[in-house]
Amino acid sequence: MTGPARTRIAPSPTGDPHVGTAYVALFNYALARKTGGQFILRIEDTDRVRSNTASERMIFEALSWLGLDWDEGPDVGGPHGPYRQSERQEIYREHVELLIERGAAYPCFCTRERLDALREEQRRTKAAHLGYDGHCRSIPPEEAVRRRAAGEPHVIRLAMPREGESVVHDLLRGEIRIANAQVDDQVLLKSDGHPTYHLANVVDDHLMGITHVIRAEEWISSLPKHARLYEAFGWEQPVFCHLPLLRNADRSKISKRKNPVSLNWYRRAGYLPEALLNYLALMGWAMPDERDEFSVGELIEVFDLEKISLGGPVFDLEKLTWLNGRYLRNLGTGDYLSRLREGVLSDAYVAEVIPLVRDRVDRLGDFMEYAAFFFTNGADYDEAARKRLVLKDRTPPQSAKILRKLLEDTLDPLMEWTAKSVEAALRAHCEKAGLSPKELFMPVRVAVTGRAATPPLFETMAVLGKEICRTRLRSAIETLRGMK
RNA sequence: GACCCCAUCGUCUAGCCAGGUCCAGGACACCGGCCUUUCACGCCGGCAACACGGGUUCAAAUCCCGUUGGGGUCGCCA
Repeated sequence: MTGPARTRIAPSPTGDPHVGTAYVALFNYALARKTGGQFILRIEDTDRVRSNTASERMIFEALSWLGLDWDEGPDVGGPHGPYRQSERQEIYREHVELLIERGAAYPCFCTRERLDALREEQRRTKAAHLGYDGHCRSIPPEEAVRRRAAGEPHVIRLAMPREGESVVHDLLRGEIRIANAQVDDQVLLKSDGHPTYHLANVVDDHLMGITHVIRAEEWISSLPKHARLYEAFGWEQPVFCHLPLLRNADRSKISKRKNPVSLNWYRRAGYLPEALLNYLALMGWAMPDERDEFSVGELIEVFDLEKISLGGPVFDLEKLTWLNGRYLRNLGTGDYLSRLREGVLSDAYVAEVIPLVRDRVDRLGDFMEYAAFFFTNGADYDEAARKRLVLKDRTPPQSAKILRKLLEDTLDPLMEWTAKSVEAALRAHCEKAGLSPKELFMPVRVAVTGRAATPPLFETMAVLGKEICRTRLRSAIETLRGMK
């Protein structure tokens, strides 16, 4: 019934490629393929301090690994480029001026201090709705022009109507009505000249001819802002479709504290891309014949966006693992071998392990035994290892806390994962946390390998990779918590 | 707190839009059995849900309202 749909996945390259990105990408991909349209990859790197190219590269790799190939994107180009928002600054600037002319946006000169104080005050007095108070909206236009010309730092805000309500339509939920008074004057253009999501997303979706905006549920509350922008520009709205959020077992939105969320981890741990995709599709989609196992191709054949269910699905690693096992068992020995050799048993990987192991092993037959922890997913800690997980003069809970800080403050944000960068990060962390390398490094070694005698720590961590290190650190932390 | 979204087995879901065929079907997990030198796979069987209260109707898991519960948003992050 629908014509060719142009859909997009628009990830922000600010961290490890996320399983939620794959989930949303899958349904965007399915609709585009089902309707004979296009699926576009757009990089939303307008947060200049957090965006990084390592993260962008990992997004490309992860989506390619999954086989969600895009028709237009930063790497392959296309008729509506550039597909990297940081390269579209001029476009946003022009559009924002248009909005100012039309009275739909205005410059705001409020300082961060004033904004912080305002927020603080609103929180303290438990104001009914939080948000910008419209202070700069009353500045006379001539004065605003003069101050901008004088180079006074400012942002551009959306002039949201204060009365009435916005009625927006969601494909799955129908009409959504939100009082305009609930919506504050969002920043559209930051003081560094880069747009925020709200502006960039509306402008790009329009310019790129996106027909269906399929994204996560967390965007529903900013729908009025987006609707207002389409209206102010005089553009027709795309179809909006908000997918439910993937959840942790406790039903909160999926997070790395409670679930593996990096696509790199699934790849490294030996999940097959077709199994992951199949499982992700099960989160909201059911085949007409209710079968659990199907390919993306089979999904596309019968796909219907409107049949997605809305309850926030709990991501169940156990069921994914079962599904993955089914896929694995269906592989012939030859295919199985190639999968192994694309992954943990690739020549490249084994070649990285050899230099770390060769001095420590005298017979090839002893290689696997010594190097076993390079080839397994988890780590288990025997009695001796458990003891060495504890830092000198600390209790197990204290040690758990220290390792957790290391993981969350230092290792998680580390995008470049090499022996050098890991060493630098670890040493810097010691400095910051007031710990000596000597007291911290042994527990870390045991946490990531399960053993006290290993090749040099940084090289070992580099070869193991971030994903394995982080999951083992997490299980070490859990182990320590259980020791009390 | 305000606003918005959601609500079928512990979990993923079918059924709901077009009310009766649903004392609710499938899958994961769990339990039992079969197969088997072991384990696993596989097969068979079992346990287990329409959140609650009103209303509409001859009839409600399905429609309406309320309550409760869960989630999201309230950033010069996306």
